[in-house]
Amino acid sequence: MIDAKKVGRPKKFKREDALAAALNVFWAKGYNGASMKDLTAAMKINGPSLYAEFGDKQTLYKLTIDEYAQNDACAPLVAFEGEDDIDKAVQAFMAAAIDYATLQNSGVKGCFLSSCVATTAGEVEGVEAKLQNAIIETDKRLANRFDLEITKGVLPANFPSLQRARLMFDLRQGHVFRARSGCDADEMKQDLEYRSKIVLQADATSA
Amino acid sequence: MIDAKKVGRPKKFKREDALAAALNVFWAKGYNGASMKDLTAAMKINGPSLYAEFGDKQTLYKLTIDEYAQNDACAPLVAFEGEDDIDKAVQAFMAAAIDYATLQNSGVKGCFLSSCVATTAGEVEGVEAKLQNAIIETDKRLANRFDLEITKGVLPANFPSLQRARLMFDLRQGHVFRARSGCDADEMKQDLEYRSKIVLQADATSA
DNA sequence: TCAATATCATATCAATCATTACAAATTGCA
DNA sequence: TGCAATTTGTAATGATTGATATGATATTGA
Repeated sequence: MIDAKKVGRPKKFKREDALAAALNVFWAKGYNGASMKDLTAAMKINGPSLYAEFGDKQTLYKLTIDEYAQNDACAPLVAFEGEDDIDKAVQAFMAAAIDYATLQNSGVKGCFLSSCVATTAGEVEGVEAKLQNAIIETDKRLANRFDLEITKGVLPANFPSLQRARLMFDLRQGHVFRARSGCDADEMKQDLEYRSKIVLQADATSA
Repeated sequence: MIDAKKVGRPKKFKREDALAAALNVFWAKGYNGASMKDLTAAMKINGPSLYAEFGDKQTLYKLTIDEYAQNDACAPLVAFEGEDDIDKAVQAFMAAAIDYATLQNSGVKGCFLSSCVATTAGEVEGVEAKLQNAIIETDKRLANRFDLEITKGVLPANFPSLQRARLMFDLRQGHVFRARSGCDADEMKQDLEYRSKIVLQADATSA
C-alpha cells in the first residue's frame, strides 16, 4: 500500500517536503504576504501541481497550520513530557520553545501560530477555530503532566494543574513574541529558573 | 499657529481620525491583507489625498504602528500607574489589557503589535526595531513603578523589578493571543488575582 | 471679482495577483 | 509497441494590486 506504483508520470516532489516548504514561506511572510510565486519557488513545484495536490492557496495555508500544530508546536511539549524531574521539565519546555522560536534553519523567528496565523484569525474562515483548538489542546496536555505528578505525589493534591498550564502557555507567548521582535535567546533564558519556580510553587494562591 | 487658515481647498478629513481608521484596517486584516481600497474606504479619503498626506502604504503602516504604540498600547500602562495599591495596580494592568484586546469598538481583537505587526517583522523594513523598542520601553515603564514601590517601602529592596516587569508583559502576550483566538475575557480574568500574586511575591527566587 | 493655491474626484497606469488551459513528458499495462 | 493515465512545464486568464495623471472644485487673499 505504501508508495504503490501508479500509472502516469511520477510526481517530482514529496508531499510532506512541499508542505514544510510552504509552511516556512507563510511563516516568514504571512498568509497575504506569501504569493503563489513565492510558494511554488520554495516548494519546487509548479502552479498546476500545487493546485492539484493542495487545492488552492487558502487550503494549502490551513494544511500548513495543521502541519505546524501537529508537529512543530509539539517540540516543546515533547521536551516537557520527556524530562522526568518536573522542575527540569518545565524549564525544558520553556527552553525548547525559546530555541524553536530563535533557531529555525530557515531563519524564521517566533511562533507560526501566534506571530503569523493570528493575523488572519478574523479573515480566513476556520483559522480562529484552529487557533482556539491549538490553545485548548496545549493547555490540556500540559495540565495532564501536572496531574500525573499529583498522582505520583510529587505535586500536592490541590495543585491547580490547568491554571499552571495556562500560565506556562502564556509565558511562552511572551517568549515567542520577543523572539519574533529580535530578542536574544540567552537573555530570555536567564529568567527560566525563576519562571519554573513560580509555575510549580504550591502556595501562591494562598498568602 | 494651531489650525492656521491656509490658502486652498480645505481638507475633508482630520489627520488623526484618518490614522485611527487606518490602524483599525491594518489591525483587522494585517498589512498585506489591507488593500488601498479598504484603507481609503475606512478612512473616508481619496487615494491621492492619502498619498499626499501619508506618503505611501508602507509609510502609513509605520505611522499607525507609532500611533498605536504611543496611544492604544499605553492604556493598560495608564491603568497600572493610576492605581495606588500595587496589587490592585497589577490586576488593573492585566484587566485593562484583556479588555482592550476584547472590547474594541471596531470589533478587532488581540494586540495590534503582537497579533498583526509581528507578522511583518522580517519583511517590512524598520518594523522589527519598532517592536523591539515597544517591548523595551514597556518593560522599563513597568519596572519604574516597581522601583517606586521599593523606595516607598511597599516592596522589599531586593525586589527584581525588571524581571517582574518582563513577567507581566509576557503574561499579557498570552492574554492578547488568546483574545485574538476568540477566548472569553471573563475566563481569562479568573486567574488575575493569582497572577498578580506571583508577580509581586518577594521570595520566589529563593525556595 | 479674480488670481493663487490646495484638495477633491475620476479615470487610468503597469505590475502583480491567484488560478487555469493546454500540450509535452513519463509511467504501467496490454 | 501503443494506449491510458497522470504529472509536468509554459503561457495565458481576468481580477486586483499600489500608485498617478488629469481636471474639476473649493477656499483664501487681494
